[in-house]
Amino acid sequence: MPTLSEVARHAGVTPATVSNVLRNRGRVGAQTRQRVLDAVDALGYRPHLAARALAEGRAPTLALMVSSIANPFYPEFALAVERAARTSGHFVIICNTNEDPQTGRAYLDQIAGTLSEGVLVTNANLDFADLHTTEARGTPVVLCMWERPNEPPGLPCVAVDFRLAGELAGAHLLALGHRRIGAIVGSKASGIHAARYQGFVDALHAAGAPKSPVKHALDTIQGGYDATRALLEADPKLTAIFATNDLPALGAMHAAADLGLHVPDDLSVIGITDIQLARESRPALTTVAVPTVEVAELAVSLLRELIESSYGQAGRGAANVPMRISSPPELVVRASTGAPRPR
Amino acid sequence: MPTLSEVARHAGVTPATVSNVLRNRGRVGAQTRQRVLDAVDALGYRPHLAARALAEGRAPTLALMVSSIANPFYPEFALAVERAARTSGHFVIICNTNEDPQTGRAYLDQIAGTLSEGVLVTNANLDFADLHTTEARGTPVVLCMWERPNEPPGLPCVAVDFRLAGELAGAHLLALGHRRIGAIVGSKASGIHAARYQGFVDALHAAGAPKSPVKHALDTIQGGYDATRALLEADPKLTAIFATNDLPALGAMHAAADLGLHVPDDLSVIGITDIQLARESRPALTTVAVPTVEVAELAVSLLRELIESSYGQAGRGAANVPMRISSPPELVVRASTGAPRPR
DNA sequence: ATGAAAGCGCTAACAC
DNA sequence: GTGTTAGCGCTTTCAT
Repeated sequence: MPTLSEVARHAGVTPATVSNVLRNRGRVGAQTRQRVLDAVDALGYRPHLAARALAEGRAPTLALMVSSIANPFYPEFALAVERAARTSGHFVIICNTNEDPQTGRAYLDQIAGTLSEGVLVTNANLDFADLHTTEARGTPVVLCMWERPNEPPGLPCVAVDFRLAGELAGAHLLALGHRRIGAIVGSKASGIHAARYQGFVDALHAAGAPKSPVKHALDTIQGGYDATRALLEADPKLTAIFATNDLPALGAMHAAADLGLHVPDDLSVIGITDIQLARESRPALTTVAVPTVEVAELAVSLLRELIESSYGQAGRGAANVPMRISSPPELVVRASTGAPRPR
Repeated sequence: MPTLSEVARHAGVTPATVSNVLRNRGRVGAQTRQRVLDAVDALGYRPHLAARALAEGRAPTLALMVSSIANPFYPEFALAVERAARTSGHFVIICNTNEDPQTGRAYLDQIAGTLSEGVLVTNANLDFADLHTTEARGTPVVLCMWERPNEPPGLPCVAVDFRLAGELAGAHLLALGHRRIGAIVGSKASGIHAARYQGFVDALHAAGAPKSPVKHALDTIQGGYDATRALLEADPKLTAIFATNDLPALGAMHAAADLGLHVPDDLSVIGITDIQLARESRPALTTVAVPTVEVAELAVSLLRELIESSYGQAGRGAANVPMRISSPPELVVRASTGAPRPR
């Protein structure tokens, strides 16, 4: 690979001039500029990004921490992040933690601040302490999907009102006439989906509806499948399933199919997020859509701001950690919910 | 972030010694080593990967070119690639071309050889000329999923016998007694799926079965959905659908559902690849499994070899471009195929 | 066993 | 307008 100096030599100028031409910096004569440009493509020159990163003291990449790229939400989100990042000339390194905090730490230690100049965190099961450490080392961190706008996490974040999402889902089911609703929470008891479940409970409460049976499950299709079967075994009269995420909701539909129950006539199912599969399942899944693209854009732009302001470098007021709030989630009615049919 | 020299100063040695300790290189006294190690974690030192890359002349990352991370096969594959790459200490940068050769070129130009020391290419709709260019610049390129082991592509690759996959699928359908089979090819006429289709045709031919109607479609659920409806409209007596990929096959099942056809009784459906969704769909999809993880591992190890041997740097014999062949695809019978039921 | 010095490819003051 | 110079943080001969 040809280097900057080779281009310079070829064009009969100094490296500085070439650099100036390439980055449209200092003033360069039109003539010289052309000679440089010619040399560049005569030699097929490409700037060495690592060298540039070193010299500039900043890397052209952002790290995106995800718990598992195999969960179809993350690729969708990653795509949105990538698009947003490219507008500021950033590449994205996707770091798969596999739900393992240690792997997460390893990535943070190695990539943050050296290969990437900022870190985007989804619900990747990371240690907050580790995140604070990388922040303290000078690499800004943004939480992409904070679930409780009212309880700031102490790190810069984009918050989505997931409690509202749960409430909308519950209200929809109630409005259709459901009273016996099984709930599937796709995380551990006090986990990341607690706010969504809370919203659902709030809706029931507001309507004076009876408490629902709840089952905690893995945030996967299989998890939702198992939970649904358990729920239905315990109470065969359930007419609807609320899941805190689309994947378990899809699993609920599969369970219904295997049990010979028709969705939505025998069992209504609703999820949260609106991943692409929700649109593509049969029947298509009713869900509460989260503005994924907007969240990604907010997260990237917040991160960029923090990078520019070298947030954290200087002692920032621990008090005012920035938080962006996305537009509210919205109910998307499809084919998996309907009025209950007594059985 | 503390630097190497700071650690050195802190430990009362020179940068060279610290470097030696960190990389287990030259001989260092046990005592000194300990002092250095102490300094390292007293200061929370992390090596600057970009600086290291520059000094070493090699980057610790591999680029993975994919056409769309939104297609669920790629995240699965990416995960496998990442696992394999980590074993050699490489990070993976996922580059989304969005099916656009220009975007692909942009990524190659920028990342290859500067941020990453090798390129892995899936069916990303890239210009072969561009790939040869980056190869010529000294960055090894490996095609991860070449579909025709008998026709080497002129670039290092991992080949999968996709013709066989198509044949297995066709044979399975024929063995069940199907004769009127619609085929969906998830690419353009002479595109990447041609070998799969050829295998299917071979199977029909070998069995003396009549020719099948074919429809070319987008390699998506929707594409398969539309194609199936068109196919069934043209010939309502079709008893089975063969799709060259799982996604369109899934779409075929949805189309059947919407048409009130029961799968597999009224319509059998088979795909190729065995993505996770195939297992998780209802009914579960019969498919021909491609050894994804093995392919990823082969591709990464081949790429590593090329990197080590600085393949391409020196004029290599254009004749012997390396090719690895994966183990053959295998039929996985699930619930979406069965004997035809006359309608 | 440790240190001194040069250099990876690029950028950024500043001087001419 | 263009060149000079110094360095980004690290690795790596080569001395000592």
